[in-house]
Amino acid sequence: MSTHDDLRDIALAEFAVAGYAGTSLQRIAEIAGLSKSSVLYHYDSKEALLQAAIGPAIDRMDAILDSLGGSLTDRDDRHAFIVQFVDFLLAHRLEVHMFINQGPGLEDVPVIDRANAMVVKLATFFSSSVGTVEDHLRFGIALGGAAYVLSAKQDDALRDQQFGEAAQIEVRTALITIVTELLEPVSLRSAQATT
Amino acid sequence: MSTHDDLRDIALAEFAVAGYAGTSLQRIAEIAGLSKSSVLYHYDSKEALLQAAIGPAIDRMDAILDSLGGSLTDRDDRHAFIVQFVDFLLAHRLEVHMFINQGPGLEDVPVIDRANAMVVKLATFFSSSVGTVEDHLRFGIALGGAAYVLSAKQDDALRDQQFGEAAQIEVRTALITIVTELLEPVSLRSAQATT
DNA sequence: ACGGTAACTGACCGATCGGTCAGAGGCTGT
DNA sequence: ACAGCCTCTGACCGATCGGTCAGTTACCGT
Repeated sequence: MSTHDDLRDIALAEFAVAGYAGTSLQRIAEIAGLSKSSVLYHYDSKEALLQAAIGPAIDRMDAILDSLGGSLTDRDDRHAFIVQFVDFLLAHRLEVHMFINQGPGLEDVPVIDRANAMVVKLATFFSSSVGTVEDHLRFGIALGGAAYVLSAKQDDALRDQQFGEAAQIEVRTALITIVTELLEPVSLRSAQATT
Repeated sequence: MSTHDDLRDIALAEFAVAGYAGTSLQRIAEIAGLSKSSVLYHYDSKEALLQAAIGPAIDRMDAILDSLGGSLTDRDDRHAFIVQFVDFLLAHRLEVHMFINQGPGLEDVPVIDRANAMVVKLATFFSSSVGTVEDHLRFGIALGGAAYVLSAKQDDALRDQQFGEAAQIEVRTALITIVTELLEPVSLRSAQATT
């Protein structure tokens, strides 16, 4: 992999764990084995590094949302979208974790505005106008919860590299189950026993 | 409220939205209408401010966990605990959001170590030794998702102050429903239709 | 062999960081 | 009136921040 891409990956990992403000160019340079000047040779600024780190993820989510027509009332369409959504989360867990948790507070950064707009757009697919409070909460928990648990499992995942592939499939399957359960609208939900 | 408490509340709000590293003492001082020196008069250091901000929440969660015996196999015990858990989240959403998302990356800070230890302790109550991957994910999503959605709804909550009390009850009820659904162990779950 | 370019570096800049310190102002009990 | 304490402040400190710039390598096609 090129130095350029290395820096982007390192920056993304550090931004996700230590925060954008909490990550210095010096630290990124040290991890990459370069000087701070070299980092600024490959990217014009720290903000450009942020854009390179999370931009592709936003592009992909935008593409997924654009490929969809209106709202997801059909059950099969919904399931297909949830699969796409989970795969997106698995592929871009660090990016999602980043702009979910640091989106507010990083205003005036163009790429962050795009990310926030994308989240809003995403939310409308699930809880369009008629959404109840509970439906709003369900969507938020699915999004924020999945982003959290996938970035928190990062350490475990690296440690359990030997199980890599099998474990990844298991996580994916479980995630689809849980997210489907969470996002299933009340109208499609079977009657529950009162507690 | 005293200046001392004001500073703690301001710091907590800023830490939660901008991150610990991203919040300067200067900014806290400006919001409080004081000088930076005054902030350091009330608290010995920035770290002391962090401890004052999230310490009480950790104490409360520790107390809740200590009041429980072993694992939560009984259904009623489980429900009672979930209610306590949700009320804890509602009362301390900013603190939880903080050490959920900034816990890693803020190592070597004593109060953060306590917070991380508490989260681990909390996790054992739900997915003790035999926990499947899906159960681990369910717990993580419930915790991280609830923390996210409650801190994200902060703006809305302030804007909808007129509905304050009624909306709060609705959120609490919905949260209990969702968290219960998420944390219900497989053994107690009714059969699901295969998708 | 030589010119150009991509990759990289150390020195340096102003700004801001967390933190120290001596002291000013006000309020209290004696 | 005085002493003591609580609150607060500006000046200052070394360190680090993001970023600029001139210059050094190494490799390339000609």
